[in-house]
Amino acid sequence: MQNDTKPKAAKRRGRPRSYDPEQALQQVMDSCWSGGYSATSLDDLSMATGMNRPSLYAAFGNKQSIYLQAMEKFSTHMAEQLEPALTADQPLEAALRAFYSRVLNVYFSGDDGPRGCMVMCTATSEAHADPQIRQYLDRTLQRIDALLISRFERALADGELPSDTDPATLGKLAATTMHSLALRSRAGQSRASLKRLSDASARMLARA
Amino acid sequence: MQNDTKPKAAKRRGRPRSYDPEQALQQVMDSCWSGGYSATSLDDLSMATGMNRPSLYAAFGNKQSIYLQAMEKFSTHMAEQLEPALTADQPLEAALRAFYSRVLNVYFSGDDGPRGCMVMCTATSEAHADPQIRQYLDRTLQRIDALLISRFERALADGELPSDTDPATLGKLAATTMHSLALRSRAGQSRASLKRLSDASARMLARA
DNA sequence: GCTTTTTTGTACCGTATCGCAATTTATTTA
DNA sequence: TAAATAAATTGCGATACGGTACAAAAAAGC
Repeated sequence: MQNDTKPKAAKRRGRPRSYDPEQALQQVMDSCWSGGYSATSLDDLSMATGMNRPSLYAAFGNKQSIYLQAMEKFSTHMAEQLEPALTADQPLEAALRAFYSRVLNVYFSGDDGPRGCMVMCTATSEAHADPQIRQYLDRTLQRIDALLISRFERALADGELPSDTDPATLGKLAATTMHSLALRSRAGQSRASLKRLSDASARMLARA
Repeated sequence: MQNDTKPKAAKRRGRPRSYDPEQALQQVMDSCWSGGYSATSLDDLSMATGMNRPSLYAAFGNKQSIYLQAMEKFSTHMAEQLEPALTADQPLEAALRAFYSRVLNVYFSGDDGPRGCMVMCTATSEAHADPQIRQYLDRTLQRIDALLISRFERALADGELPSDTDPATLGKLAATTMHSLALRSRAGQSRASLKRLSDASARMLARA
């Protein structure tokens, strides 16, 4: 196998970059997560990353492409945070509680006020007019569904649920609570109230 | 009591309006519902209403004020559509199914593709940076909670639910499904799949 | 040292943005 | 008919927008 794709110090030919693409994308993500797509200008992103606009363009493409990549980074981060709660060896209700707890950790992670889910809270606005953003939103929602459905399938296989329950439906209902947490946290509702809500949801879903 | 506030033909003093404020606000609502706040310009609104910008400004104030009034119109319309389902004389589960059915009627009402909830799908994007929009979003979510909670309180009083259930929690969980319908419809998910989801939610909540 | 390659920095293009001042038009009252 | 009132229209001002052309700068290859 060939190397030099990842081992970054591969002596590139021209002038070296003065920024770290990963870190820059992180800052782009942060800006768009706070302000949304339309309200965040390329100048804002230029400020946030320290890159000038031509460099931004060269690195990530046009504004829509930048935004889509930022959402992908968010999704990856999100998946890394959430998956352990569902794969861990614990009962269904505990797993759901842990899952929602981690969800809230992300939604409340901002420096100046909770921001909810970047995808659900900012892509929705553009989703009607922009097919690509709409598609990304849909696929994200489906990814979350699948994540939760698989946990309910496991619960069913483990005898944690009556054999006539439908894991696909329960998984989507569990996602439903996550969607609400996204909106409610961005609306400014208290973390304590959202913890109570998600606990109640976990309890109800685990005893379906 | 004095008249001439509503009986619109009250011979106003100067040049008569060439537009109907109610109808104009309706068209503003429609534009913002589709495009969101930041991506909808005053020129777009001017086009949609047929009013020129100064008239828009005189009638509804600045852009934020226009948007807030459009959301209020949406909320009023929404409440009119949804309340009958909850006040009608029918069992809890049927009431919830009727409620979600009416929700979907609104979310799928657009001429070019479903748009979900105007507040949940467009205000969220601005909510982090704009305190007034955030507050409007929060109050909207709370209004929906209250609407549903009152139905669960009635169900409890009518003996439709075990006496140890908490109507406040159930109401919020019911709202949770509505939030999800808002996002999912705007993401392009099929109405049939959302009907299945909301039916499942109604069944589960009515047997809590 | 000279060329090649890649990124940076500056400056700019054409257009769109929100908001408003000034003027014109249409209607009621005196 | 003349004054008063209110809305429509025009047009502008300042700036912000996404996107790019172009030259200077910094590294590697020869």
